Amino acid sequence: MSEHVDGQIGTVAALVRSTFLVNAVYAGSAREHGLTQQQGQLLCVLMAQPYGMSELGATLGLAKSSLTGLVDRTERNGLVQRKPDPQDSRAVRVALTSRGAKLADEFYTETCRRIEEMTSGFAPAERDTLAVLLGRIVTDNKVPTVFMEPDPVR
Amino acid sequence: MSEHVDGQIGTVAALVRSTFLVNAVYAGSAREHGLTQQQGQLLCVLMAQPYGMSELGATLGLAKSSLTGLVDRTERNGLVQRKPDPQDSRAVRVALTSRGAKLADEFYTETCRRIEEMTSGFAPAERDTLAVLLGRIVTDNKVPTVFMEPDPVR
DNA sequence: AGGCGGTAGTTCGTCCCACGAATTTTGTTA
DNA sequence: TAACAAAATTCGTGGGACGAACTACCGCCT
Repeated sequence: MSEHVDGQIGTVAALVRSTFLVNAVYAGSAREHGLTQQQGQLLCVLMAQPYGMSELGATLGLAKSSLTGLVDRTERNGLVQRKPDPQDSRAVRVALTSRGAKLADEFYTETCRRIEEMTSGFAPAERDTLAVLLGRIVTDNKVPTVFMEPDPVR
Repeated sequence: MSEHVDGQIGTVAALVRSTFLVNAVYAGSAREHGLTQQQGQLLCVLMAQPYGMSELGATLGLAKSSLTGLVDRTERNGLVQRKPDPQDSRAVRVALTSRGAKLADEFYTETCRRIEEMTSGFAPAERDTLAVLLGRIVTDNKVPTVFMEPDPVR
């Protein structure tokens, strides 16, 4: 709860407020692509590969029943598709349709652009420092990979 | 979109993923206090002072009609109260009830604790650096004050 | 084989959230 | 005072989240 006397914001407040900011940017970008935030997230996760419902639930932090609805709606919009799992006839593999893949790509790219723009006033070294510190928070606290790395090639 | 070769996460991904993390922590804390995330936010904003509906809408980034519902539900739970504005009989001032103030305090404190805990592996200087960088993002991008400073006394 | 416990997903009912359009009431101003 | 603007609410629609109950299937164990 420590707070310094000068005009500086505290760490906690900085985290919370930047969170709201990123959230708003993400939601705005989704909206402009005709997506809800959740649907946008779903598309981003599926960009990497198809997933089963349970895996998706774990990744997105949603209950099974919540996911059924989300996939239903996204499927109804033609962005995603349920396919039977050849190994296990109980299971389902959710994958992007071609329209979904295209939209996911556009959404992802544009969202990255906007978020990167938030640090437009930063020097490269500062951007790097920020990435390192936030990266530690993320790894220290075990966040599931909900947003792909910008350049997953390596 | 720049990505370095080593195991380091990119700035954009770091921002997005830490955002999800903070969000989850916030929502979890709210949940355990019997609140939704939105209601928790409302309480936190009102900790500082009562607000009119329009101001609240602007602060929280919500449409007027969305706010009516949120305040309705929170009022129904006895945490918040609409009082007529003495200056303007169209307007309404939303304020915490005593129960609401108590709960807001508990929620706020506990939430801060948990978020601070996310940086438990940080040296003080690192925590400070993080605060400065995120603080710049926040001020550069004009976020409304949606989460009070940890120590508003001064 | 046959049975049985666990797993994958869906359905259902409930509540919360967000929005726009239309409406009411009140203040303001020309 | 008549017109206009502002503060809220209402209403209808759709998305989102959850838990509990349910179906279908897998694998295993005897």
